[in-house]
Amino acid sequence: MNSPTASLPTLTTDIVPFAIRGERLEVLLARQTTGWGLPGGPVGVDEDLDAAARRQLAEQTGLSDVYLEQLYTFGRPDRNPARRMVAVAYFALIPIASGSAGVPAAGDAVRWAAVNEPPPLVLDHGEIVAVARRRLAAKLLYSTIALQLMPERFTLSELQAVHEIILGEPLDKRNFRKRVLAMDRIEATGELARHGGRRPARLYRALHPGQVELIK
Amino acid sequence: MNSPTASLPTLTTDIVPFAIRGERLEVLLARQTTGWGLPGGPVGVDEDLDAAARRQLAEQTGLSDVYLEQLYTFGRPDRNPARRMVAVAYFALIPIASGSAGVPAAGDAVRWAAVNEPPPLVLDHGEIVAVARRRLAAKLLYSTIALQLMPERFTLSELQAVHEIILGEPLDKRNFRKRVLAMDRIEATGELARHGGRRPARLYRALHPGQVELIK
DNA sequence: TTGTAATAGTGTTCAAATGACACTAATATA
DNA sequence: TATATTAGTGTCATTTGAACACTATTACAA
Repeated sequence: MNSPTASLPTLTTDIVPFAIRGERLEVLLARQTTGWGLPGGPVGVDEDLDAAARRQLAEQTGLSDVYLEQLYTFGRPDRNPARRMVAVAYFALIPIASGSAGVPAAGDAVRWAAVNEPPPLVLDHGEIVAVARRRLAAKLLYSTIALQLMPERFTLSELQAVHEIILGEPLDKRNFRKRVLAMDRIEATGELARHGGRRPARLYRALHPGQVELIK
Repeated sequence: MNSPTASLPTLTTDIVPFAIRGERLEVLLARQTTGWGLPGGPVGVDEDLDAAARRQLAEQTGLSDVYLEQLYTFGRPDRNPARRMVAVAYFALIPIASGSAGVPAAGDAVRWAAVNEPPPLVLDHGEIVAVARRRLAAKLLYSTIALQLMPERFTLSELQAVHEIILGEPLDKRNFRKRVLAMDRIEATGELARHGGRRPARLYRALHPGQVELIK
């Protein structure tokens, strides 16, 4: 085994914070000296990677207690021309209208951007967002990950809309309902959602809120 | 964004080199000062991560030109009590009886170990092997990754045995053949394998040897 | 009060994919 | 020439997935 080299790459985390806003999948960006990019930054010498991602997301966006999953580690030497940086990328899922604001009032240090028409991002952050988006879409098909984007109580129509937005295609209402109910991972609360619409919809909640489970 | 801290974690790669040997899935281990562990070591300051993994695998085991895939990045601060190390883990797939030896004659610096009855490994390398094994088994079901473990020409019975060993369960011969042929990723060469057995088997080869393709 | 607009909710039918299952073929060796 | 061993093949039943249209409940407007 080699002995460690004297000089080391800088290790960072970058977080792709996803949320459904309006009818779109959006990412929360953080202002950086050279433009807009993903929240993130250097990992402390004795800091756990997951903890570093959580800390940076909280510090830079105010978001905490969200679902976080390691995505991939990006380490091309030329990904940052200024200095060698290796980034352990994560994605975060933020529930719709989570808690009070859903979006922290971090002034003009952060902004949301649609994933479909992304602004130019610093370094390779555009690529990281693209990889995260593919992973999210793939996991929709065989896990309960979409529930991490939902509020505590939600209707089946809302859940279907989330799937449709991420997959980018319409889904059949009856087949969708059959499928998610057969999973047996959500239950009706008995309450009805009477938002301005017409017929009120039943509200559901996740049976195992924190967990993402694989299906079948 | 934070400014980089003065002190940095050491960044390494660890590689899980898988091969089918005999009737078992095995891992190639490298001798280290404190015991047996995975091949790997520090990433050079300007070295690409994939390149570092390839280099270390070659240096420590003699293996080159193998399939390599990034697995996960392990960064718990206590994973190495001696010093903070973050490891970008990869797994490698080594074809059965590849080229001349299949196993490099790196003296007693390396050894094979069965994945099912693994010896104690240094640090968290046992956990890394377990994660790699799960990923490999999962990918068998929806990709052509098993072909990376096969020699250039192989019989369908051999390919089926590889699947059975990794999945740990017997497969139906007719259904298996139907499935892999329907994938349309291998072709019969027209040759026959007449190894000591009885009836000779047709030899197949991969249509796109280097590539791992997702199925369906 | 009645009508209308809007979203919620519900089953069946057909096609495709999957999974179970048993015998014949070709060779080496005794 | 008989036997042992592995290679190779097809069908049927079940399950799964995809297509498809109408009724129910409410808010609001006429």
